[in-house]
Amino acid sequence: MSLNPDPNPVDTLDHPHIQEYFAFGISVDCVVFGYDGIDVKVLLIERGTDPFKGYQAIPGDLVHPTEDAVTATERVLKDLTGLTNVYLEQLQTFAGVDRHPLGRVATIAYFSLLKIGDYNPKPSSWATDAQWTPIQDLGEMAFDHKEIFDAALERLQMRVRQKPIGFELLPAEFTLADLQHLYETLLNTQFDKANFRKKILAMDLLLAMDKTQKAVRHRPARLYQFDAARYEALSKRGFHFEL
Amino acid sequence: MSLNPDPNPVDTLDHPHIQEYFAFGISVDCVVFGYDGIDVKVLLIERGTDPFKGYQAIPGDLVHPTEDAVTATERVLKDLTGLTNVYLEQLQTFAGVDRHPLGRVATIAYFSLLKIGDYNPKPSSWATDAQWTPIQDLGEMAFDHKEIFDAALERLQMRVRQKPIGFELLPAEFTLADLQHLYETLLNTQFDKANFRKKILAMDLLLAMDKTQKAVRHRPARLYQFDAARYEALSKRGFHFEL
DNA sequence: TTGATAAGTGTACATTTTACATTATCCAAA
DNA sequence: TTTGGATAATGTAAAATGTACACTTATCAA
Repeated sequence: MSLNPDPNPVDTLDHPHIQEYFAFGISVDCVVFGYDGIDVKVLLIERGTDPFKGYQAIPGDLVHPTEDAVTATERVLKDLTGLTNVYLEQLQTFAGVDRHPLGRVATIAYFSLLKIGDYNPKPSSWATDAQWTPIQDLGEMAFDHKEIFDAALERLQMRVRQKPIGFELLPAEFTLADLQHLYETLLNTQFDKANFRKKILAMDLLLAMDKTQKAVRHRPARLYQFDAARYEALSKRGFHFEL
Repeated sequence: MSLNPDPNPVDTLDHPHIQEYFAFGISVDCVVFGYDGIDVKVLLIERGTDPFKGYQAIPGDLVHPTEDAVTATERVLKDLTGLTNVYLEQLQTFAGVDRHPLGRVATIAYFSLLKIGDYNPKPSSWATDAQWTPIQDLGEMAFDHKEIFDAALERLQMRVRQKPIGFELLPAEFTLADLQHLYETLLNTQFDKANFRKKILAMDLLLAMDKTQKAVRHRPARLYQFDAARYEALSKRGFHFEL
């Protein structure tokens, strides 16, 4: 026995109890990743009210009636960090019946990468509670947010191998050692220095600066920038980044 | 000026106009792929009513208040094909403000792979209109369904290289030439027969049957089965399928 | 018996990956 | 000015993998 005697309610919206089908809230949640040169971190809110008071939560909000999901996520990010042009990718939608104790809310999860130095908490909003948390030591998380986080991390680890998005987490100028350490931390592996460097440079995606590190007590490393325009051009010719 | 004076409506649901935030419908749409030995096909509905009467549409339905998204999708698939255990993967959620002319409906898109021989249209439902359509010659599609289809095909092409899900589209027993032709069709490429066969067999994912093709006018090829249990075991040891 | 057809195998060559050794450059301290 | 510590940066040989293509095998049908 189906709850749905109408053969095709989504098309015509003329089901006798159609209003019951339009009682959903839709939220967006955004897992924001950063990297400080040592750890991969995630930006989390400590909840100040029930339900889940004191638990860590992924920043998010209900989608407004007049905005689409990406717009809502960008709004959340702007309110949270002051930033507008950050890497954003839709992750997965979580629509379990009981995932929110106070109503039927489906959440469209995103993840975002930003340069941790650009982070600029907005003191006038709930973002004051936002904390960069190393991904190894998360506390208990509200709702199904642990599940969302796990999915985001897994997706990030996968994506970072096949698209040159690691650079979104680094300062504009970085050394090859910085880049290698980021990948090693993110993917929980070790790379041979010589081979890593050959592989990356062979892709021809980096712009060598005429600068080096300062204030190090050893031979200073050359600084590089990611050449986004070059990546665009190569992509059109069938190039695809790997590892 | 924000529509949202409450700092955190999704958490507490105590916004003064909260009911406006709970006026969404959520649907699921499922792009169903099949393969008949020649073409990759997709199962589409021809719409009998406005809006978009006469256009092709991806099968879907509104999510009921008491079911989650996967359950809704499995229900749609069951109604459509009679099948219950098919490969199903969440694709992406489309939540544009104006994507549905009759109301604010966000759709969670899935894609599904099934053995075309198992397809068994249910004559008592709207599935009677369902048609296997070769993916090269789609007609005009309703709503934003073309966009959804394109995303599904792209995802399928990507996924089929890194997970052994091509077998979901083949009969339980198949020849290596069948498998090669499937991949060539799906990915729009050509493989060297000898190398393809070496690569696949080296993965040790196929069970060689003591059977061969019948009724062919040349040397009959050996039949194989996909060994799902073996794949499980290998996966746990870090193996990962590629191409 | 033979030819057509596709199944299935072998191999040499090119390319990429891997492991590890070596050289280069800067700073700081002697 | 020299030397040692540290990491940057490069070189190379062996191993592994990918590629191209020729060759052999099995079945059917004429």
